[in-house]
Amino acid sequence: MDIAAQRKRGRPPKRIDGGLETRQALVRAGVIALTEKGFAATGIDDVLTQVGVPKGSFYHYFASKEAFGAELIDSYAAYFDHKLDRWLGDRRQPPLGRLHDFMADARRGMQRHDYRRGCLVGNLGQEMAALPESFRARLIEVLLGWQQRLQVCLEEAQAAGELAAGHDCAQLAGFFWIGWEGAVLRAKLERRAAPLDCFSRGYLALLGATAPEGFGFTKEG
Amino acid sequence: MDIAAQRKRGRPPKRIDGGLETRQALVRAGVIALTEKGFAATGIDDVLTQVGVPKGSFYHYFASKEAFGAELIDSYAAYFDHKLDRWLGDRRQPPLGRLHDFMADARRGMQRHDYRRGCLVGNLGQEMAALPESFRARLIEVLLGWQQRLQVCLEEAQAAGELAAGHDCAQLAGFFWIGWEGAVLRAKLERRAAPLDCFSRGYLALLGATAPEGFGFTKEG
DNA sequence: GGAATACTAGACTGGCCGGCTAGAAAATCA
DNA sequence: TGATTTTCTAGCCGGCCAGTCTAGTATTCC
Repeated sequence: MDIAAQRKRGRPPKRIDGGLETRQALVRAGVIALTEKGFAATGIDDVLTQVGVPKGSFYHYFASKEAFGAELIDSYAAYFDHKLDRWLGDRRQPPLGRLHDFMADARRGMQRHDYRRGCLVGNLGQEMAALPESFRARLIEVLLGWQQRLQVCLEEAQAAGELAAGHDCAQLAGFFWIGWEGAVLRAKLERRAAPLDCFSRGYLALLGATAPEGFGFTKEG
Repeated sequence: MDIAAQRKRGRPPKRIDGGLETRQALVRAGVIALTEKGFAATGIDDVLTQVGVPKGSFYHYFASKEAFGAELIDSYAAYFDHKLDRWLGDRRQPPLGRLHDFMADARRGMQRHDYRRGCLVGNLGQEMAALPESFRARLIEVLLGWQQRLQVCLEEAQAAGELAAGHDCAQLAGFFWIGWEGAVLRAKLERRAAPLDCFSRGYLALLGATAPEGFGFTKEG
């Protein structure tokens, strides 16, 4: 890496950003690595060579791999929360259309990375047995936040008459993330979008949405 | 381990089973380890000490960790195929009742192991990025087999009038395993049955099943 | 009975990975 | 300007892990 070659020993020239750049680069590379390979399979050296930073620097910025991991979860959570707020909170769209758009966007995202990147939270959730126990609560909390956001969106759908009033939005929102994580996992395994599409269709059918684009779970017609 | 204490050096007395016992014990322990921790996090030594077998024996029976892993997948697949055949093929029950019973059984299974064991296929699927590429096709194949079995069951449900004729059983079967893997993952993460229940209810609601035990996704009443 | 076979015993190796520490240069201050 | 502090880096260390190797012993085959 070019950056590594130019890097000199000793304190580097002061940067305008106050040296946050290196740290941020590590976090960014770490998040990518975790979405691809999970925590255990991601070596610190992987991240380091990716960014072009030597090991000593890493332990200047982070106390341990565990602390690093915790920060990666937070960073990903913040990123994803923002993403959800943008999609699901877009008042210019009807509520169910927002959900549909979010799924389509996520689909594009996975496709763009050749289905190599999944969901950081899903990956770490599966790994929990071999992970610092402190991660568990945080991961659950993050998922709950997403669930909450979707619940609000579904309630707005009810208010707009897009969703039958009888439905339990909390349950439906919970159901979505359970299944969506499964769909992302499967899409990564199969390296194709079909699982995402299958789950999207099925979920909208469960909501009883009138299929705008051939959605719905009945044979054509 | 007692077995280890009794184990003597040298060629052991011929066993009726032709020496399959040690090998089987390794496979059994391996499968358990993979359902709990996945492939990467499972050390060969873990399995070895668990069973009380020295390393030399392991490499007598298996060419490599990869070969061992491949066999674990097959073993788990065979076990699970059998399980599905028993539940979903039980002609004494109505088709949708069988599916319900299968889910209830799986739920009991997870509970029995304190939600520490998940699905071997799901675990390895998530890990694929760091796994021998040869595993991928096999994992997909296994899931397809499960899907096939459920599809047949759903078609029988249609024939029995339990399921609306318009539903696409192949799609619905695919949807189930996508979401079910997600539910198992989430149950393992949260160490409780709620995600399994949530998905079960939702899926049966999607089928349009008349809720026999309070299932369905609408607020009570 | 001697040779081949089947399996076990467990030390050893080489590589990788998380973590650590001495040290070097910029920044700050007297 | 020179001492001191702060900030960051180079590269080593110890532990773990897959896989190897040699030795050893009971059984079977010839």
